[in-house]
Amino acid sequence: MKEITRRPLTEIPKVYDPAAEEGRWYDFWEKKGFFRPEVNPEKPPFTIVIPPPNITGSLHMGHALNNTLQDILIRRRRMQGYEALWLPGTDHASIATEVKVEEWLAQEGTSKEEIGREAFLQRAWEWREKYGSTIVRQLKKLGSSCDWSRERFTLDEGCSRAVIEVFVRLFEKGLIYRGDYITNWCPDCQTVISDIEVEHEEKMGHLWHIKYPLKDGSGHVTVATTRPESMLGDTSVAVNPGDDRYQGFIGKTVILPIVGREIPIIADEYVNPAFGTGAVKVTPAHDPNDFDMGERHNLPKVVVIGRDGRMTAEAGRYQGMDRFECRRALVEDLKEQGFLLEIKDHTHAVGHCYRCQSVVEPLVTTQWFVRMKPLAEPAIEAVKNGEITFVPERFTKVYLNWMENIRDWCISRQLWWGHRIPAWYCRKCGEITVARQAPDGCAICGSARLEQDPDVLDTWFSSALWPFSTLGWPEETPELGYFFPTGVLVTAYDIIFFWVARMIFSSLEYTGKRPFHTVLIHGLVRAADGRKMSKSLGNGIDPLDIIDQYGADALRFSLVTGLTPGNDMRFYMEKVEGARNFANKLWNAARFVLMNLEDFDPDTGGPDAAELSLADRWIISRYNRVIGEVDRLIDGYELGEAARSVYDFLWNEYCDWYIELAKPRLYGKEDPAGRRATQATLHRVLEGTLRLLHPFMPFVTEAIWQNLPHAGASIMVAPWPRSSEGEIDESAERAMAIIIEATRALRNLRAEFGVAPGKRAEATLIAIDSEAEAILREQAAYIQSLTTADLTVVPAGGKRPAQTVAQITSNAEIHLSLKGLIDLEREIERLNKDLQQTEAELEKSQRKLSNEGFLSKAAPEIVERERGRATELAAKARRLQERLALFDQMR
RNA sequence: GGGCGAAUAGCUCAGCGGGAGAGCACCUGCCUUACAAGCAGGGGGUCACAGGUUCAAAUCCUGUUUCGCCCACCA
Repeated sequence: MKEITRRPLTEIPKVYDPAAEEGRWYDFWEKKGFFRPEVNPEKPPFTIVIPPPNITGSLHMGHALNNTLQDILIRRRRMQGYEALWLPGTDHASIATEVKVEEWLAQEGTSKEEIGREAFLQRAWEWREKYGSTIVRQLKKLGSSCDWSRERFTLDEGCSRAVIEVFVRLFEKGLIYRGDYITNWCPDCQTVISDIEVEHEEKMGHLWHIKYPLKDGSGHVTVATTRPESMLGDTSVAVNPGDDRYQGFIGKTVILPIVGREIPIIADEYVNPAFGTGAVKVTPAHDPNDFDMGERHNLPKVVVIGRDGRMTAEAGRYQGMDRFECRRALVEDLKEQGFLLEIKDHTHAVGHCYRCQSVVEPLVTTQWFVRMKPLAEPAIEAVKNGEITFVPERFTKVYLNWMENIRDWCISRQLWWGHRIPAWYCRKCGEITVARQAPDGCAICGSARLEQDPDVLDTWFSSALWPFSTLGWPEETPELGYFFPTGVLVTAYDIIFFWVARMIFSSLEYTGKRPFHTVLIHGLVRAADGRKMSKSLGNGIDPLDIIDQYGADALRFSLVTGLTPGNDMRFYMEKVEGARNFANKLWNAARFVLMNLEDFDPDTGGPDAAELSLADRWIISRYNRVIGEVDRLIDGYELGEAARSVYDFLWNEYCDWYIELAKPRLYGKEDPAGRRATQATLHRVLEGTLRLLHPFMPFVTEAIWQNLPHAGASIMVAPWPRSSEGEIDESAERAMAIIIEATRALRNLRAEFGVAPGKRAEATLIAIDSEAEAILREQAAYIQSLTTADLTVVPAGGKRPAQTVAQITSNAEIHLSLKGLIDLEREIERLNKDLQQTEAELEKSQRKLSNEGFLSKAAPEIVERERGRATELAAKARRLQERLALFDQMR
């Protein structure tokens, strides 16, 4: 079906206006249903699941980059004939949202504690209704071709069902357990967080040396600590069993200063004799290592710091103090009472909450954990054996290193917004029931007094299931069967552990399949000065502002050009301007083509091959090469290079040369068949290049495409271009190289010798051989039109004109007539400079060719090329010398 | 303490075994009937440093320096 909706030329503005085009094309695509693939066994599927943005978020540059990359991949696959599903959705973002809702309540003068769990959740859902889709609307402005009819939410019914299913299965398999362990407690968020949610920051601190007197009065041991306040909870002092200094101390008792508690000196291999004093105070309730030592030696746990970060009753007179306040007070007291021996500067890593940046407090709490070792093994294997590939490859190591050293995952959170843990406790007998649905009674004692665990699951527990929970798992839906496993997962390197790793082991465990075959990792978008864009620095640039001002295409293009997978990039306005200019360039090239296509009907069949001009054949050849190039680059995920490749072709070849060369043929009246052949080529190459560019710049390409004669409803469902080997024309490319070189040489002479642009010049081209002569002669009209000159082509060895300045190219001498205006000295200088350069290069080349090793070991085609090059350079040098000799005589 | 990345033109970055590239900026000339968000021409680089491998190194190897990142329970 052919559909032509061409606009009159007068309605096409000279400057491309993205604001006028983008919105309506997006609506058009959406209405036509182009974003919605079907389960169609006749066609191959290609699936990408979006990294679900938080409902609390709004689109930032990181999202813009991430989604641009996904859109490029998905649009190309769709054009290639895949059933391309880009599955969108959002994440409930447990802590982040809970904080937002609490703020909201605070504004109303109330709190979550006051209104209670149920009311709080209702408010949270309200909040989500109100703000949760902000980011979705913004993604549409970017051009994201997501299937919105399948939009999911990590807390929706289906995803929740998957979460419960997984929890129950893991529990039944013994891979989920509950227990009291030392965990990372955030006193501000009032919840435990997992190990990877703790950010370590090297900080300058102190190492306090404190004297612990022996009970028997025979002396003391000195311990070193970075957190003196924790000593209030000490229940032992440990030394290394092999440490000679302390042999006599092991088994003795010391008296804890200030507190007065009697605690034993124990021996434990963990203690490093070389660090500090070689004696460690042991606080099992407030330090992970001490906790382990406590377990080994059966030490009591004395909790001195509470969940609010304040000292407990166990802290005696420090009770109620903030932990840092207590530190100051305690140090003072120790000093006063003579227990403080020394304070040394010491840098150490302090853990901070990734959400609120508070210093994390290690506390013993009751939590749920996932036993990781058994899950990690297949996840390691799948990456090692190449089932899942990271791009760039170096992230494989990062992933494996983490997986191989993985520790159990703390999944419970002391929050309300999220998936509530499906565990019920019997108030009567204490039995724990884990079930898909609330049980009627206790399985052991039959009591109906059951209480569900108040905690919710880590947000990442549900995102880990995203690639299959969104397709209906645990149900064996047709969608799951068809679209899963997915293809490429596109994400930034900072969530490899949080998300990618967890999707991999989850998918392997529950579906038995890999979640995706490729993980495309990109970097962070930084500010122009290289710093991270952040709210606190106030240096963030809103992608929507850029879209409003320059268009989504310009934003997308500037994010993708110059991008190397895995590397950070800088965002600066000059780049956006460049991309905007490119869109405009394209727009105007299209305007030119349209202006010259008014009497052209693409349906009357392609032009006869014989009617194609050199320029036609050349641009068709180049076009086919570029298709191959772009395919190769996209297949290798080098999207930045692919974009550059189209850019260069369109601007530097199609616009700069082909359009210019097409003009004489289009304007000429004497060759209607030739004119038609050029019209056809102009149209065909532009139309095809638009399709190549469409994944990168969807809007402008559609806007233009709809104005061109076209078949089909939209460029986004038009077929992806295919490279045709048969149309690659080496001889046309060689000939064009000669034309281009000659044209440049002549333009250069004109510019350098100040021949006014409008003025008709006279030029003589002396070919180096008969082949070059033929080409120059045939194409003389082109060169004339490109240089505003009258040309005479002279065969090799022909007579040189007098009174000219010249440039020697590899295939010709280009003479510009100056008739007595020549500055002899200046010309000699110019030629000499060229000769010097040529000779230097020639010498280099000859040195290579006289190298026995080069001749015998280098690839034959390399040697051949070098020979050709040397011959060319020698000829050029000889001609330059002749020319110089001539001027010398004239002097 | 381990690991990774970056270092190439004034700036931002490609290139990653065979002739140093792009965009922006800069200089010169042009409102040439697609585009001044443009056209034509031009200048500009011991590819961080030191060794090594190779016929051949910006590119591979080793080390060094500077910057950045990630991981790690020595108090």
